[in-house]
Amino acid sequence: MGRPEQKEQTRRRLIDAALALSAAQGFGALSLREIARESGITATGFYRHFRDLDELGLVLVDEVALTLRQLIREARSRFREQGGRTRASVEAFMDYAHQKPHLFRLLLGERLGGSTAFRTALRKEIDRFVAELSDDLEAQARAAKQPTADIPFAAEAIVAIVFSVGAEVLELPRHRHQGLADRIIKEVHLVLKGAGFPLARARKR
Amino acid sequence: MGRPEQKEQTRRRLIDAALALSAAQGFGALSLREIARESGITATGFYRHFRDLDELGLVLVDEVALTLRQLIREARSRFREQGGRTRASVEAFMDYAHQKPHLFRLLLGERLGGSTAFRTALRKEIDRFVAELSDDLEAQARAAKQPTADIPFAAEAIVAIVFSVGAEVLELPRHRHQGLADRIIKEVHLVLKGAGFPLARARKR
DNA sequence: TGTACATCAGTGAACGCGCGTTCACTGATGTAC
DNA sequence: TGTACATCAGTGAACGCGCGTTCACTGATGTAC
Repeated sequence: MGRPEQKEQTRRRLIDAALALSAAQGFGALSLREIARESGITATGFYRHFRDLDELGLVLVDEVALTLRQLIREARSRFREQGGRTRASVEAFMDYAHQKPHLFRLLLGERLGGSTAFRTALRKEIDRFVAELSDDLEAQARAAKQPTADIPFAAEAIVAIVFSVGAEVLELPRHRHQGLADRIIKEVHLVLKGAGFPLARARKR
Repeated sequence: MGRPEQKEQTRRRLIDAALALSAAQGFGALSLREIARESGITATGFYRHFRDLDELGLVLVDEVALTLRQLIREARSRFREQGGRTRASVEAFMDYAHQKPHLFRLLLGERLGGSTAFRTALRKEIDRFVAELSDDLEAQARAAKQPTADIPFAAEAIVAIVFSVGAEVLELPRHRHQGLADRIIKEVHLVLKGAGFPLARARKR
């Protein structure tokens, strides 16, 4: 293995260690030394890869948001009509939050803490979620000849609901996840209805 | 001034210092020594008032949430019909967030970080907002003989929207606050409409 | 293919710093008589 | 009201610790010829 590959591998280990450690304590509580230790290199070696902890943090945000967006996009694409799409998206979201609570925490939990660069990056990622959902809903509305004026607002509201209420999954035992998902879906449907989407028969929980 | 009063005064100074310092850096970044220093006592004196930083943190959450709830309740009570109430609540909320960004940050920003006790306390406060709004909307719906089944969901969704989207006020210059408020109001109206509330003519921004 | 030199990922010692916590203390306030 | 003792809010020295960062270094990988 050549030098570039070796270096890349160490970099990966640093990133993965940072992700794993965020699990237990949240990114804000991490130290450079701790991450280096977990990665099996000395603290000084860290500087060969990142200028400081914040720079690593930005990489993490990027990776986490990308993964989550892909998961949800994929879940949505499995459905054509609205009813199933909401459920599929919400469930993909909650699965992710439940299986990688540390990463999800990173994406949400530091929204108000951390450095300015960090907050800006997080805001941008949230905006991407909103934009993607907005485009998606608009295409649907157009196809069905519904009005589209409210859609950007609806998209923002929905992302707020899913992320805020969805964050509860972190505190809940597994057997209550289904109830939480139903609640979120119900709330998203209220928004969609308010924005003029004729919903398929509401599903009972 | 007697000893109890003296002690209470120092306690107050600790709390106020902690609130003020959260402004610049967020509660998570505070140290016991820093707070003591800012309060004009030695670090060891801190222990006469709180077992540790977390215990102080819980007091802060309590105070902040109480103040915000009172402000919003008061704003709402100045209106009887729905249109003005949403606007009044949202504006009270944003005023508070804008004038006391540090306290607002505390209420939101640490929702996923911090100790378990901290998170539990924050969740309880959010639930109080939801319960209060829910009761309020239900009373209105009953008076107007509207259905009430969706109301708890609508209340949870609205609180999520106001807190999530409202958090942006912290990053925005003053002249864009009005636009943000309008957006939030619009989104809240989508939910209310979805839940069966006949809205007064929608206000233009 | 072999040699001589350059690169640079990772090392390990050392630094100064602020942290939380302990401890024995001081001296003003409070209480009992 | 005056005296003798108890309380306890706040002090200040001391501790050990993990932190981020610097520095000169080592030795394996890469490159030029």
